[in-house]
Amino acid sequence: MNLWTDDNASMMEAFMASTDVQIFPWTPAPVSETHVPSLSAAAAAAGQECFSQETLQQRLQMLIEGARESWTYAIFWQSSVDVGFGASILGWGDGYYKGCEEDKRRRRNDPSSSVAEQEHRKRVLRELNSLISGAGSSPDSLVEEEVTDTEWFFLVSMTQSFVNGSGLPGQAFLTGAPSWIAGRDRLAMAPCERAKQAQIFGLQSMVCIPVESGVLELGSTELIFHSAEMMNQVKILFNFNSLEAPEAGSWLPSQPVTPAMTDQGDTDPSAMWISDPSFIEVKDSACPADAEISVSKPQFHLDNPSTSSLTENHTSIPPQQPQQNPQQLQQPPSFYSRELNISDFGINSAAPRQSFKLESGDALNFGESQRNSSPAPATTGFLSNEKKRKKSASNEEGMLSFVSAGQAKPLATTEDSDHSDLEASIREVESSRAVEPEKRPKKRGRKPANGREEPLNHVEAERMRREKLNQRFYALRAVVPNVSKMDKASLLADAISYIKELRSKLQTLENEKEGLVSSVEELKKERDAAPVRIQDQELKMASGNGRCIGVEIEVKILGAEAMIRLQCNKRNHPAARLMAALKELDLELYYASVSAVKDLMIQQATVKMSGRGYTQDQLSALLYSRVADPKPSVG
Amino acid sequence: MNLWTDDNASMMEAFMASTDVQIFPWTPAPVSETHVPSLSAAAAAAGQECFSQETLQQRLQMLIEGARESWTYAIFWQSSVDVGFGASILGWGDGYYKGCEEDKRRRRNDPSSSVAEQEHRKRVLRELNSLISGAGSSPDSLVEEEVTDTEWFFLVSMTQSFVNGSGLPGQAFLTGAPSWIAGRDRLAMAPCERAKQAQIFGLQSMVCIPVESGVLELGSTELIFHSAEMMNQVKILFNFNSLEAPEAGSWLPSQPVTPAMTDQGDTDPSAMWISDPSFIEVKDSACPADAEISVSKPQFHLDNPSTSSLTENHTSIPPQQPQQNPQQLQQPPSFYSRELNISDFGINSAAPRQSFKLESGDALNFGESQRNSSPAPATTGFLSNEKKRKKSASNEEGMLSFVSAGQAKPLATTEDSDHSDLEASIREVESSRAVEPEKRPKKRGRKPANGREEPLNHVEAERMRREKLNQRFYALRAVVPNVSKMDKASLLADAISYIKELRSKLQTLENEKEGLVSSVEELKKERDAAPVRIQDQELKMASGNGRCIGVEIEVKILGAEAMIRLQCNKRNHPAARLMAALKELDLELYYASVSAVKDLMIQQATVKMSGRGYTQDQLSALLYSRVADPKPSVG
DNA sequence: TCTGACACGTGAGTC
DNA sequence: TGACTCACGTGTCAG
Repeated sequence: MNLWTDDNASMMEAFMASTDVQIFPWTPAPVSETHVPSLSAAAAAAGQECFSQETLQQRLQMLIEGARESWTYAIFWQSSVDVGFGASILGWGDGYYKGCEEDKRRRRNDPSSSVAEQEHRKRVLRELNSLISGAGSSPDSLVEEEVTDTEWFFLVSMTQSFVNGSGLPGQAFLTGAPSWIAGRDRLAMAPCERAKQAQIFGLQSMVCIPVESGVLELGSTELIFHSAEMMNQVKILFNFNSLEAPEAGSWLPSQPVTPAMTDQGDTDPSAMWISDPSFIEVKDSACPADAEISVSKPQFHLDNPSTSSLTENHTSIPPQQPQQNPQQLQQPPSFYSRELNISDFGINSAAPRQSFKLESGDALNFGESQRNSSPAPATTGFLSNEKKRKKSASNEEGMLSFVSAGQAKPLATTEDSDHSDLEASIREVESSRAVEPEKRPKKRGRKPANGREEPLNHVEAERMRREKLNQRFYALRAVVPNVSKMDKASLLADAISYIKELRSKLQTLENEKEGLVSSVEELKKERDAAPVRIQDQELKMASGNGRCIGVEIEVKILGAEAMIRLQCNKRNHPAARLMAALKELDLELYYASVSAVKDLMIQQATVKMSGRGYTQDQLSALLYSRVADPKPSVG
Repeated sequence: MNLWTDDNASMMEAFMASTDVQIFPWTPAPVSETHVPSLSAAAAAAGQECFSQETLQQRLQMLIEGARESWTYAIFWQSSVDVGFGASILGWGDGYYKGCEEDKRRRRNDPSSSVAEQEHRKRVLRELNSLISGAGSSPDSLVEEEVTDTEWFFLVSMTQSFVNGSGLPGQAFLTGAPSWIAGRDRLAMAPCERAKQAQIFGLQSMVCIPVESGVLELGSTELIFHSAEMMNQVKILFNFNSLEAPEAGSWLPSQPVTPAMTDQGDTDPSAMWISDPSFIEVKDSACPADAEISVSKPQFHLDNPSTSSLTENHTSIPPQQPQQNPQQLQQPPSFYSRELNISDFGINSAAPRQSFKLESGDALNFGESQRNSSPAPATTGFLSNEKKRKKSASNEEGMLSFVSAGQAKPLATTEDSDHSDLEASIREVESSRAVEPEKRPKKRGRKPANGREEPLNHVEAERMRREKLNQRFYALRAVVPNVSKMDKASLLADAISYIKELRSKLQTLENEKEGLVSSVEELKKERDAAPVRIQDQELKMASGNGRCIGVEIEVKILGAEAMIRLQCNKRNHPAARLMAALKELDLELYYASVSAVKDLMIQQATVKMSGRGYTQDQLSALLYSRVADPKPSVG
């Protein structure tokens, strides 16, 4: 896995080389002896900087607005806990949103979220903050101390995703190969839980593009095929030195270990995702049946043992047997307390290892305070928590979940022991093909105390359906501004009124546009053959005006006829103006003569007032206002 | 209730006077001995015509589009089964839509919708058709024979609403007083089930305006206060003779019995709804507790005894005790087979009664064929059908329901007998205050075989919530075009993409508008100081053109100077055109003379080509294209 | 204590 | 047949 030999990859290298860094799965109760990986510290030590929140937001905005395609969300996975998000966030924004709400509700009266636990969290978050903001915690640090479970999960799972390579973003980061998956089927087939989830929740396209400072993930509910233009855009926007020195070719590690991956980002989208062989190997060995199951029963994915394998495989694999990972699920204590040593990643690295210390001084420890405060061991929180099972599972995947995250509710419910059995049977089913043969006498686990066994799938499917629907709700919530209440019905109502508002705005704009177009056309016509009407109020207006220097008008009216003499500078075609004025005033021309001598022009005309009669002053004023040079020569 | 003394009301009078007309509640299985009221027949006999479907649609469109306010739906309750609907329908359109879908589903494999029943329906509908289209059924009649349950319900409940005065539309029709209810609380407090439902389903405003030919009902999710302008608009748009003879004052019955109502349509919106005292009396006597309950427990409304009272009260009340109407709920057979005699309405009428015969010859009978074909009596279809209870109830109200209509599914499920008990207990609870003392030994009915009794209300409330949510879904479906699939998730997805589409369109339009605005400004500037460029292609274009009769141009070029002679008709100020052309072509004028003799005008000019040089032909062509009369005098 | 909101499991219907 | 949608009753949580 020697992928990071050039400078661009040194940050990750450094990170992987740091033995301080350990992986920890997301669990309701923090586990012991796990450390927050100090990516930004590593990055800083390697001479890299991270994008600031604003920079990220700005660039994501630029990217999405500039894209011809319509992306549903954009996330930049930066190699720190600093996370930016773009203009239109669906996946994360909603899960985040929803999760936060759920967190708030839960934490308000969940006895298990004890004071000690919260204290512990605060401490960890302070550390995170100090990591994010460099040395020492700045007052305006990104991560609030009163962080919700969702944020907590997010902070943790993010870094995890990079480290263990689960999900496309992490894998893209590890391999340096961009992946572009277009089409629901492809998403479903992708060897990536995240992609499968994306498919389940209605996305059709998912893209992960590694750049030097992180991974850009784009998702869309529409079918968007590979676009070199977009890749280029990303390349330009998400390199640090791109604005200073927009170096075209430096955005991918120059010598990836697996050459097959190097150009796949620019080839056929169908072949876009090719996993690192070694990675796949580990994955497959962990759960060889995964792929088949996932095709026939996609709803199993969320609970799939492969999930757990993702958190474990890349760590101290040699001393354990990777093939028996699912067994680990049956032995939660060891699973959760395992320390996952990232340094194994760097084994094949040709780059020199570097080790880092956290700026805050010491590694972050979960658990010491937690062990005391938590009413039950973390393991119980996992397997006995039937109702939140799926969501916990998705969290365990160690990646940013499409479903609402942060469903912690750790150890509250120990009732419904029969349901626990049910639960166990489900797990049995899921892991039956890989291991645990002694617990599989029946074909599909025992019945749910009711009757037949088919409701098992039914329940699962229904869960999925609900989740999907909720996801859509969150998506809707994301696109509708000013959602007054959290309530679904109100959301719908707001969406409806928003649509109506948009439509009426559109209508208004269209009308305006129409008016403008017609006025433009009129103006153009007018410009071609400038006919202007005479307004009566102009009469009064014009008669009050003072005279310009250099323009002399003399009008003599004799009955219905008038003699006009005009003397002015010959610039700007005063003859045309006089004639236009005569036309405008509907004065029929009998005779006219124009003579230019040097700069002076003298015009003389005899006209008949066929329409209406003017007084001499009126006619003079009207002519003056029309003839007077709009840009007087002297002033 | 003598409200209909003038010609405008004669139609209703006639209808009410017709003893043939009977009220029938909407039930899953058609009931016996009920007749379809022939409103259009009565109207035709009284010399009135009904709006045609297209007319209605067109006028509703005009009304809604012309309104400054944003109405969520518009329904015109016409005094026939002919129904029009407007631009933006929420309440009915969706219920209709949904109902049709449900109907289709149900009828496809519901054994209870037997062939005989369908045959019977077809017969009834043929009769309806013949009533609608006057005498004899026209081939393009409005009501399809393959009518769905929803349409069926609609046809029936509509007329019913007018007759029994339930709901604002019917009451408005009966009393002739418009009602304008703005505000959720007011809707909830209104003595009208329909308004309450409207409130529950998120509407904030509801308006019923009687006009001579029916009642216009408007509803909005927004808060819209009384607008005299709108009332006027309705007044103008929905009178038959309004287009021929827009008589301002003739749209309301001239002598309503209760003078208090006459002007309430134009006064304070808060006092807009004042019921006919006699009507209220009947209502109150039927369910005196209704109002109180409705405030504290709005979810009771749907099952409320008042519901049934609405279908019954105005009929042959004297022989029965109105106060015991809820008992009727316990005696469904009598409830359903009761014949409600509309003629009682006309008792106090000062106008001469008229009686009509249906053009189709005989009254429409429900039930004869039905009794045989239906596997169970109609009464069973009501009380034993627990699951659809609420919807049936809302249908019983005899008004256009806000909830999805047409939930027929008559007698299919007789399982879940314990649930029937539960159901009965619910009914007990609901009617406990009024009657049925022998069935009330316990405080709140017996437990639902589970444990406590509180889930009773809970169930009800949950039902309401679901219904509300669904209503929003339907509303959303109504505003989102091209909803691909019926499925909720897809609907949400479509809505989301629609919103995005709208937004992008808006953005595009805004950009375009901006561009147009700037171009307009530029053009205006250009017009003011008209420096026009000469287009090269115009040169070629113009040089190839033929000459108009009556225009002669002679150009002689001598070095940088040119002599121009132009001879043409003097109409339309050719001098102005020539001078403008000289200006446009940037030819500096040395000398010019214009002389008009009779219709001919001769112009002579000497110019200097300061900018660029033209050949004689070129200059001639350019001048010609500019000078030639846009409307040539001869041709 | 009671009242909305939500998710869940479940039965049932549809394609 | 199975995949999928839906509505319902219920438990639970928040205010």
